[in-house]
Amino acid sequence: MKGMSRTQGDRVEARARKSGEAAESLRAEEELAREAWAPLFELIQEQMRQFPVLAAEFELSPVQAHALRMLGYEPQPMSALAGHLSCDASNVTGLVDRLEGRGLVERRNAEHDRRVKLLCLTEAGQEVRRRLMERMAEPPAAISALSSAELRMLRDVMRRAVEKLGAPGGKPD
Amino acid sequence: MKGMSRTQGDRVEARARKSGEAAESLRAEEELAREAWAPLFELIQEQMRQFPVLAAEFELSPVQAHALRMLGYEPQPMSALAGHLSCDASNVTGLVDRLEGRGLVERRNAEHDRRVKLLCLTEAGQEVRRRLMERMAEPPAAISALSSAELRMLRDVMRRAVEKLGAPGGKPD
DNA sequence: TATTGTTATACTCTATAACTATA
DNA sequence: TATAGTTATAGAGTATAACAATA
Repeated sequence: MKGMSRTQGDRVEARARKSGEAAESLRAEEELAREAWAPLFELIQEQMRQFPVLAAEFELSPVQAHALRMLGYEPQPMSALAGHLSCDASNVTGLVDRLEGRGLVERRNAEHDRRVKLLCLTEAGQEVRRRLMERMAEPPAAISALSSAELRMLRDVMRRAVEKLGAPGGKPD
Repeated sequence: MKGMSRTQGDRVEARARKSGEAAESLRAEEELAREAWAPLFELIQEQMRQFPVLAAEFELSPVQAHALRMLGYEPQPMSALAGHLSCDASNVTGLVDRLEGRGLVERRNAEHDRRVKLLCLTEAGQEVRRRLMERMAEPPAAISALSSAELRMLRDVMRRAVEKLGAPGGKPD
């Protein structure tokens, strides 16, 4: 079912360009994107599986780890954190309660709007976050086993990819 | 507390004694791997954030989607699914209860060991899984916006990377 | 005795809806 | 009236421990 070698896709594309068949070339490129995405997705699935374990190294749930990561910049309202986590604002109350209970986060009143509470990391929170980020920056074995040339290509291509990711809907807040 | 990074230091030092250039080259390659990993990790975080939305398109929780994906091959015991999901076996009972309640999965008794229950997808389950897998195969905008040359490089490098991922601890079951 | 799956319990994450205090 | 955050409630995911049936 899937044994077809796809290096021949290159030839198809070249032929399509020459004969001006844009539609065929487009399909070939879509197929190419799928082929590139497939192994990437496998790695992502593996990382999704491992992330709870990584967070647990710091006695954090996956969501707590994600939240800590997002709170590393300037103080932000609860609602902003809810946006980052793609969850309802009501959940952030309990989440922040627990982080605050552990002394990692503080609620501060915003002076421009007394409804708003700004979330800041405590010193302890900053320290945990620093170690967490350092740990997350460690590449998995699958990546670090690549050659220097492969790593350079991967880095350059992925940097271009995530540039495009930041562009369309992305307000960094 | 004082001997914390001793083993690592010893390795670096030993290499440095052999050849200072080799140690420096090693650090450079580690740094390169980190640089390649960083944008990859950003994409992974974004996909982790989006996965619940994708699963919800099929009225599945993230874990249910993951389980359905894992049950696409031959019938397997509950314990195997627990392994795939990296969770305790006790959780699989409720998870399978819900999937079975929706008619997507069946429990079957294994004849070789009457303690074991084998999980199989129903026809409805196979259909949902097929559509789910098709949806997951769609590359995100950040990837499909890359050029053909970039896609080819990405595909080839990532294929080599996940080959190495399958090798070390990987029993596919 | 050891293992497979279940049940009981507790905690976290998540959504919806109703509420408060501001604006 | 609308918005930011809270509370109440319900369902799902997760771990631990105790248990039944089977090996």
